[in-house]
Amino acid sequence: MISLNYRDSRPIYEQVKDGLRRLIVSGALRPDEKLPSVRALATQLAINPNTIQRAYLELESEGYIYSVAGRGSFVEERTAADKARRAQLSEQFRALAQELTALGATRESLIALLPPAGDAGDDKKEETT
Amino acid sequence: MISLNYRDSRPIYEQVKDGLRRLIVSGALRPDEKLPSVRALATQLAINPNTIQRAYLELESEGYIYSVAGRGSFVEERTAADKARRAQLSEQFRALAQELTALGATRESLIALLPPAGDAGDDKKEETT
DNA sequence: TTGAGTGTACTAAGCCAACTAATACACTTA
DNA sequence: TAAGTGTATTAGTTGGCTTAGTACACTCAA
Repeated sequence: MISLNYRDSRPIYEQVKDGLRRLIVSGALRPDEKLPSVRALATQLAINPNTIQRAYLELESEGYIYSVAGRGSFVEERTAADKARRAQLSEQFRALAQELTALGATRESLIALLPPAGDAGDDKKEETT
Repeated sequence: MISLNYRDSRPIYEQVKDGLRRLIVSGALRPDEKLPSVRALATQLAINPNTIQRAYLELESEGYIYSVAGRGSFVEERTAADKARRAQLSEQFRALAQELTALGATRESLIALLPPAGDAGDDKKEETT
């Protein structure tokens, strides 16, 4: 389900977060689907349950999952998380574009770096940020 | 010349780096202009010379300044540094655009986030990355 | 030539935040 | 009730940052 890379300098809980987020965004994990329990995933990855808990906590605060004490953790409906993350990434995107422009990059050269038009994510209808 | 913010969680050497880089990119420091010596700047900011040295070392490795033993450190011609940084930022830009697209952002919505066309940086003729 | 000022290199130590671990508690459900 | 779950608290470890001290080689003006 998720693989850890101990050579990676990034903390384990972030690798877990990214792995789960990827599975969620890609649709491999469906909304309301049950995630592995904190202890189960910890055992599988041979790390401490608290590390998993931290990943789950942050994913919850970012709107990707929701947790119920005694029951488990589940995938959140995507709309909320997507909107929040898109807003965050859009701001980064804007700042990056501004700096590149200040460094002399042309508008056309930036547009050339954008992904081709045809291949949107999966489903969902488009909305402008 | 540079101000430190101890509330900022970023390390001091990075604040020094960013401050100098800003002065260089903005043109406040001209190419071949002499930077304050490691010891002088350390005294002025009331920090250890090694911290300044680290900032200078990294700025040099990134192409913003060059140092000559016995003489001092000087502002590098901008072209080299700009190209290196543009390459680095362009990759970030590309990855960011890709993730935003996966989240459902349209190509048009990303283009709308780019700075308006008219106002390039300062001088220098345009080159495509 | 000499001395002051410069960059550079190295080692050691302290500090602190981030990370991980261990344990205990509270909740849900069969 | 018992097993499985999320949650909270505390403690230990680690690595990055910073400082300190020392030393060396170079440049340049007096």
